[in-house]
Amino acid sequence: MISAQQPVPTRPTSRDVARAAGVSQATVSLVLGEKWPGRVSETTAQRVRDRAAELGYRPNLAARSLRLGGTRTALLVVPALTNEFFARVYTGAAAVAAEHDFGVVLYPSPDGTGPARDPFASARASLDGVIASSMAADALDALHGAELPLVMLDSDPAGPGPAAHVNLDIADGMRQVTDHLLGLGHRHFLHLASAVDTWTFAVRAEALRQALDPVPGATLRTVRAPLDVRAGREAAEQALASADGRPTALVCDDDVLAAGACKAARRLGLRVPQELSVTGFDDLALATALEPELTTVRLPADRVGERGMEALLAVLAGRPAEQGGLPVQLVVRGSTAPPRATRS
Amino acid sequence: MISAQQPVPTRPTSRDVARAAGVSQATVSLVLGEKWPGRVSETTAQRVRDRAAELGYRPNLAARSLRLGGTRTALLVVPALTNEFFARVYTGAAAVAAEHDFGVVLYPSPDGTGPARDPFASARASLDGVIASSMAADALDALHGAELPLVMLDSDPAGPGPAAHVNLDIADGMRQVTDHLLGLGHRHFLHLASAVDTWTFAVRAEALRQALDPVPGATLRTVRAPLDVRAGREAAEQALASADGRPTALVCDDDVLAAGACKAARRLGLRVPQELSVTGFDDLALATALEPELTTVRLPADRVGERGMEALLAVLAGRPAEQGGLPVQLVVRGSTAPPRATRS
DNA sequence: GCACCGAGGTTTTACGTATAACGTCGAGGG
DNA sequence: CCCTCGACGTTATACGTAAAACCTCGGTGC
Repeated sequence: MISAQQPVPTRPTSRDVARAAGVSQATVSLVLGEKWPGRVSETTAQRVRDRAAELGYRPNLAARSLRLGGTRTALLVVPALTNEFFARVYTGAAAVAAEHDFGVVLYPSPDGTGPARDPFASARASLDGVIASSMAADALDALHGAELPLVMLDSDPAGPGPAAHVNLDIADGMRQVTDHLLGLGHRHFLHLASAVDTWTFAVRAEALRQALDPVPGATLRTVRAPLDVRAGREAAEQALASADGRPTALVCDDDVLAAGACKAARRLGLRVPQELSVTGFDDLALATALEPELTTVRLPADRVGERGMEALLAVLAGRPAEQGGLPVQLVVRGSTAPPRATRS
Repeated sequence: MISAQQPVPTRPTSRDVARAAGVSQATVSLVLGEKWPGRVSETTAQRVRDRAAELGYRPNLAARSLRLGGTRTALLVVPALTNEFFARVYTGAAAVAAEHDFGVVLYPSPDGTGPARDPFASARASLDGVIASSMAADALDALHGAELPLVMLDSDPAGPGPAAHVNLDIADGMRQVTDHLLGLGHRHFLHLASAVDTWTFAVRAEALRQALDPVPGATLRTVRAPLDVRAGREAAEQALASADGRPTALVCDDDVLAAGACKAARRLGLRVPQELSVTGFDDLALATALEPELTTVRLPADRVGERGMEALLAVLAGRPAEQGGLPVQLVVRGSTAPPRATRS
């Protein structure tokens, strides 16, 4: 018995298209590549295109990458998928990438638990470059090791390794927060800071300190917490419960911590904003889901992604990447108000 | 002047390793492939491995894919990155994938705005299969067109096209919700439903209807809203404001809508849960960020991802995929309570 | 009449890998 | 002593594409 011929539905190649159109494979490549206008007569070109469409031809990306030595693919390394900020960064990066026929693949840095896998193995595609958040700390070593063009987001411009940087003007954001709160009359501050130790948070702390330093009578305490609601609540609850020098303004490193802080306040019977003003950072959807809605700093996440991709493309083309921080904007909502009364 | 030789840092190939180790390229492949134990003597193998490590050799994935005709890469199509549920699906899928030396690449279906780009072009890698959420509606056509193994998540098992299905026992979840609320004494329900028209939401509506149908005196109204906090608030506010037959229980299709509903209640002066019980679906982080915390249905998102990847691997291996819905679990928190008083 | 040219193809090659097919050599059995 | 065989490598090839290099041929300038 003759073994049945497997009807394996293998995808058509450029050679199949060539055969169908009665031309050579090279001609197909010439036509579909669209890089050599006038190289092939329009009638032949049209015939090739028709046959390609009929057969449902799609170029084999692996073969193309192998030939071209590049993949037109960038890896975006983010600290966590859940993070809405980075979802918007991705959107911006993908938009710019698409304009240049690039793709963007995500690598969510694993969250502590489990072994930190190799971002490149995971991405599966050979990559042309990497855009990485400084918050994805565990993946950073591997990134510097690989000799790929690297763009760092929101990280210390003086950091190690050669890399382009795209930064937000975080310090200015914190200044806007303090200006707002000081203007309302607040003098006693609690800083609910991130326990994650990265540049972007260090800048917040420094800016806050510098803003309050020259203000007579101003006080500042700091507590740190991991970046989730529960941890934020616990840290804030503990800090606020200690009666000594109760602050009137609680400045949080991001909206998630602020959400935790609001819960803490409620549990302690402190009304926001009457007895405690709370501010966040990021302007996530969460900020308007809370009651009262959160006064926070809006970060242009999509612009970060756009600039990141632009910087990567610049590096790949051997051009210098654009410098300069991206502006941020305080959004005043219901979680801040003048302090009810000055204390003794 | 002679043009300076470009010191292009081209990555080492298996041939470079071979040269360094004094063997042929084939031997390098044999050693590093680890598929032919005993094929190469241990001393030679060790020498090859040492040189490979020194040179920092990494196999070119494009070449490997071209040779092997597969990429060991799956595409996970999700409706939106921000969605925490799908972030956990990804985690589960990636974990199972890693065990089988597979990678997972994400394609966030663009959110209406902008042209729906081609998921495959975007992914950039040739793909071996696709796992797709039914909520990523705009990408589905392209998926069925491509002749790739397809696993659908939370979609109609009787849907079009050949595909394996991984479903949650949504109907049972909704039954648990209604049992809970009926047990508390509620009889007048408002269903805040998703305006997105997919199987998973249709099942919720149907299960809710079936559960209330046999209950004497039970009433059910339905309003629909897009899946974001603001839309949920607006829809709920409008529905609750109309005085006629005010419900005591508000059943929401997911936690995000529930968050909107809570805001609506607050603005209308209805206290949750005393005057209005609210339930969600998904058990997102948001559920415990709200005050009171949300009674909701916990969905095993990571299991969905795991089963999805397992199903895809099964299909690729020609095995049948495991059937059966995944169990879900009601989590009772502070947003539900007995209705204050029965009405006329 | 012939060298030249451009238009419109074709042939050929290279990308880096995995593996089938093929040596080669020393040991061992008859 | 010859044949076989296993152990250990090597050579050759194919994957699908892009593009450089190369043909072919009719028209053109002189």
